[in-house]
Amino acid sequence: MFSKSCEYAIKAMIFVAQKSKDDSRVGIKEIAKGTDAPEHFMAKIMQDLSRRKLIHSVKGPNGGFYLDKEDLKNSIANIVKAIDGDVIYTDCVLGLKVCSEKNPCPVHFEFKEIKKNLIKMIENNTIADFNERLDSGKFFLKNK
Amino acid sequence: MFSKSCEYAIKAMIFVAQKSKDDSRVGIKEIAKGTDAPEHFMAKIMQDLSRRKLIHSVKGPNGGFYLDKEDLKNSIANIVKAIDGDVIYTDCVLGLKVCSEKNPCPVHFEFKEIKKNLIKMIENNTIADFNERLDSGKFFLKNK
DNA sequence: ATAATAAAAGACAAAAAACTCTTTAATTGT
DNA sequence: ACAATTAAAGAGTTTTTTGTCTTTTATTAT
Repeated sequence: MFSKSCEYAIKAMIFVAQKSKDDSRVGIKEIAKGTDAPEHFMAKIMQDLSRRKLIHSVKGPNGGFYLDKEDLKNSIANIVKAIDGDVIYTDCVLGLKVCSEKNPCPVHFEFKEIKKNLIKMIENNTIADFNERLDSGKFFLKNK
Repeated sequence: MFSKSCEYAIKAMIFVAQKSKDDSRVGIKEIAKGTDAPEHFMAKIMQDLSRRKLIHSVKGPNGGFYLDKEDLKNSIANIVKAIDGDVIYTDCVLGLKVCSEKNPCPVHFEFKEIKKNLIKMIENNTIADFNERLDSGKFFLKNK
């Protein structure tokens, strides 16, 4: 569904939201460990997220990544768009260049519905939503 | 959503359904052209589909690929499973090894719904369905 | 039987995605 | 000012996916 990078990005955003309450920052090592991602690869992804203003970072001692109030309001869709682009918004499921309402591929309308639901869902759910959810103790991010 | 191979596979199945009416067969060259796919790459995919009994083939002069009545009843899901495996059935959207009803990741239940719809759709739609649709002239497979 | 045809199979090449390592730049505390 | 810390940036490597080319095998028609 999403690229590995995108999976990591979503996990990282949620993880940082968890750990960066009251002005504390989270280092890349902690993020990588906490999300079972390769450290340097995750570092690249964090740079992307930072460049695209989805997350804040500060260098130097006690530096790291954190989310401010506005960052927390970002939807999953914003992360997906930042990392994977808008393929799920624009591309034909069969990879056809010519596929539209007027020139639909055979599966166009079926997938249109699916995509509509998917997009609605990722647009309506924010980092903050999933963050709260983890706080409840009934949801998990780790692998082992 | 699906791999390129899987996109090609679905297109090929629909294309062959179109062209193999009344016992005629379709050659790999025609399939590749008709679906804008690289010929030899498509050949590999056709071999996969053939090995997995989703399509019939005969070698030699006037040989090629065709779908019999049973083949036409295959769902899109069967093609997807044959080529991409059952990742959409089994894998966590965030790539977590541990993610289930009892140990859900934060996005588990949202994506569960999306996936349920997606799976229902690809299981309920057959090659024959999309084949008929192309016959109507209101749907298209080609790129240019 | 033989030649022509077409899929199957195998081996390879290119491109993209995933991942690693090293150096640089910014910030902080002393 | 200086050393320590930590993200940013750059330059790779590895693995997977996609795509190409060649050879083999099966079938058909002559």
